[in-house]
Amino acid sequence: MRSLPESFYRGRGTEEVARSLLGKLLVHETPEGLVSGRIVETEAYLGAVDPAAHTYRGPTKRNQAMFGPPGCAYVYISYGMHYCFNTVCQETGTGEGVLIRALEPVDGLELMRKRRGHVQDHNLANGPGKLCQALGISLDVNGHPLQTSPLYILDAEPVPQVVTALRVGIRVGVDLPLRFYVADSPWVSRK
DNA sequence: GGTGGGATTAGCT
DNA sequence: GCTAATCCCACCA
Repeated sequence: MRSLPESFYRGRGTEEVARSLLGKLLVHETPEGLVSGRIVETEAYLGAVDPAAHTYRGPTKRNQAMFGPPGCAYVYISYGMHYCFNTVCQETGTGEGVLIRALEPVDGLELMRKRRGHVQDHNLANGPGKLCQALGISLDVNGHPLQTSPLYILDAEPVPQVVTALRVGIRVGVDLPLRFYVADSPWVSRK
């Protein structure tokens, strides 16, 4: 398997990228060990035309990574205490991206359990804040290109069936069907 | 099984 | 000051 090239993230709609990311393997190599998970839930954020996107009102210090080149990470602090992980999409400067909402744990289960405080396995990475904690993702990988160590996304077979739904946890733009998840996956909590 | 409130930081009005 | 792309725990059923 190889990591997804920069071209995976542009040249087609961000919704299509979000859909295609389902089934891929997100890998983080940390000093404590390697952890990875299969992406089972994503959301697209469409920049200047999407009132729910951080980038809707233009660049700020926090969201500058989202205006960077495609195929890079955008990490931000949510509610003051959780990290959320996104992949930047489209050409540099467009401010579009995909939020990774849930993973199916694959490698490094013990390390994930240790980081997550020994919760039930289905709660290890079934939310955007949880998966960052499980994988050890923090602001130090903000802007990191997702083709190289320590953080990258490996290609994998597309999932057979994708469910399209409304986005979660936002106040504006709630009517846009920009959330995608793997049908019948036990690792997706919000259906 | 479901619900309500608190934690805690950055950005915006 | 208030709100936010959240999570967890206490509490009720």
